[in-house]
Amino acid sequence: MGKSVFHLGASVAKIFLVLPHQQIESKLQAAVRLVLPDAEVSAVLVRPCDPKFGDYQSNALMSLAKMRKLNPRQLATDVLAKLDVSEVCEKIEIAGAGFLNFRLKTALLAQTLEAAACGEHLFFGKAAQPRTVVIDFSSPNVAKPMHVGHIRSTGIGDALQRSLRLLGHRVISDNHIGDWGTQFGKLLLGWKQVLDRPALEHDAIAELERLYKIINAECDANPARLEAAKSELVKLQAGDAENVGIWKEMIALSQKQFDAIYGRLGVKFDFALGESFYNPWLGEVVADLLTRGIARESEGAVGVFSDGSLPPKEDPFLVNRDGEWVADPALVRKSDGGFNYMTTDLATIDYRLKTWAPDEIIYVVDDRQAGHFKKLFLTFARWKAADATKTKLVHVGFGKIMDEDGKPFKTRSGDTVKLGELLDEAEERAYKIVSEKSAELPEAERKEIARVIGLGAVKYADLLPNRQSDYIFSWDKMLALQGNTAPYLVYAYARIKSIFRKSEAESASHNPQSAIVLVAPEELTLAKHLLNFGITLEAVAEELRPNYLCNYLFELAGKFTSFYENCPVLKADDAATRASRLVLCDLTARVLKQGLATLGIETVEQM
RNA sequence: GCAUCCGUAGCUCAAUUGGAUAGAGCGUUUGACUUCGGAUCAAAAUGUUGGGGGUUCAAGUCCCUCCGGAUGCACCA
Repeated sequence: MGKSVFHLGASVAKIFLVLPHQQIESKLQAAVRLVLPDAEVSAVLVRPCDPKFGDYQSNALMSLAKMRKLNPRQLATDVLAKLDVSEVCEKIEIAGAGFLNFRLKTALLAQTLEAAACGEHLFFGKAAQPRTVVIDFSSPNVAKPMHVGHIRSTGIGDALQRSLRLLGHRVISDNHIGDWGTQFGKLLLGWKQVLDRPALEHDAIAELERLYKIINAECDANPARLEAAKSELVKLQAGDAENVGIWKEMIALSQKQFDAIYGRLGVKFDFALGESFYNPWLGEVVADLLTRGIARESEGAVGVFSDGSLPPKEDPFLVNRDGEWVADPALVRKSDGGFNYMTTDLATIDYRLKTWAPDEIIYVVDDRQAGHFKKLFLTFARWKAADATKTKLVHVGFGKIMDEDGKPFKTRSGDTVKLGELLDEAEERAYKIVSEKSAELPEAERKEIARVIGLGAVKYADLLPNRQSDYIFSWDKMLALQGNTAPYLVYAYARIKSIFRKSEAESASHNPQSAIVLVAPEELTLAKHLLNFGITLEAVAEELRPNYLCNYLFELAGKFTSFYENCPVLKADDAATRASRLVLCDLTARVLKQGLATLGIETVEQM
């Protein structure tokens, strides 16, 4: 768990080179095994810690001691007797109730940075045991504009797929597009009766949205219209040529919109298998569930009911009404014969398992659907018990976006904010700021900087808060140049780049082979923080929380700034110091760029 | 009604999931420009982690309870 190693290409004799904390960790685990042969050492980890205690600490011995009723400090002493990390660390301290504090040797720190400077690694390694992970995210609906609600799923999902890929996992990203369902009855009716062709050609999504709103309102008021819409849907589902043709055209028009937005956001999917893809299997799924007695008929519909294996409080198939626990089934077939999204989702899991045999499927979907996923996962486990043990199903939920009054984020007129328009506004606002601060740059360059900063600001603001909580959308905060924002981080990067421009102008370009000399406290602090990039990436991949990376990068920028203020680079006292500091600058820039890229955020060389 | 999630500095949020003295940014106050990008930096003040109880070497984190908020509860997804 959390272990990773570097692959050094053709080098056979020395296949693995581990980062200092990994060496400490593996030697510590070996020492624990010597003292407690039957101990489970996978939880024996070291973590970066408060510098007043050391560079890394382990608190694992305290819980081991507790389980065995040993004196934790005595256990620590015994383990230390078997532990030799003298190549990596200064003397290890036992502190507090039984913490182990490790302090890195400066020479080893410098060596690690030198290897990074020569391109051997960038402070992270490929996972020792790569996992196959399906990530399901974004999932927009056909015939509807993408809106703010899609930012979170798309941004978090993309950051997760990038993080997992960087660590060497096999990722299959799949956009489960909403291209099937009851809304198409209304859309088809609208298309046939009130379609405005020129409007469709001008702005297809807006026209489709208009159709839907008209028919939807009519259906609410008039049952006959609702029947008409339903019959269009039945015809579509029966394969009626005209309706299928219209449906396909609606999908194609929507796909153009999706492609445009994903292009701007730089988000790519390996697959976009929409709901309709699973249509052929839905009947079989329900039949199989019925045969196995997992689902049964009720009030004309077919649903999965509680099997009584969980206490009522924890059973998602039960709900308490007026003090009594009553059934709250997961419907897999409606009384009119149509299928529900539960059915599609079951077929989807089944398909993914058969096709990719993933270790894990991750759904990046709004927290409001937590109940649905609970039912889905439990139903699947009952349906395909053997498969379910091989694949972990995870719902990565997230909160809502609120406005500055704490209400759901809407336009002034109360409509949902369209994603395309939001991105336009981000770029416009960024352009205004860039033009104000850097009027001397040519317009095309200011536009490009504004694009990177504007989109980056929106993405970063979305990734920074802990994903489970709601967050408040604020243009001023996300676009601010001070504070934990994308513009600040990109600025930090650009500032480093300017040092290199200047250095080259002085025809004294930087040599990555230079020896690293770490003397000033700011140099040491920065160097140690660089080493923690990989630990952070692993934490992101493990906990599925990109905000860890945001905070790491912000701290990196802060530690760099403090170095920059206190340690002259180009004006260093001697050539060796100057060369060493240039390497530190270069490594910081590379980690910043790689880190931001992992969040799906671009950088600019100048701003 | 029941369930789930949440409540942390004036504001917006962290806290690597049970670790040491709860941290940032904004805002406020004060200071630093002939010095590598001032779109910057440094320093200061700010807390009964909603209240109460419990579990243990250790609780913002786990358990119970109360208060407050959000969300979800049969044929939409």
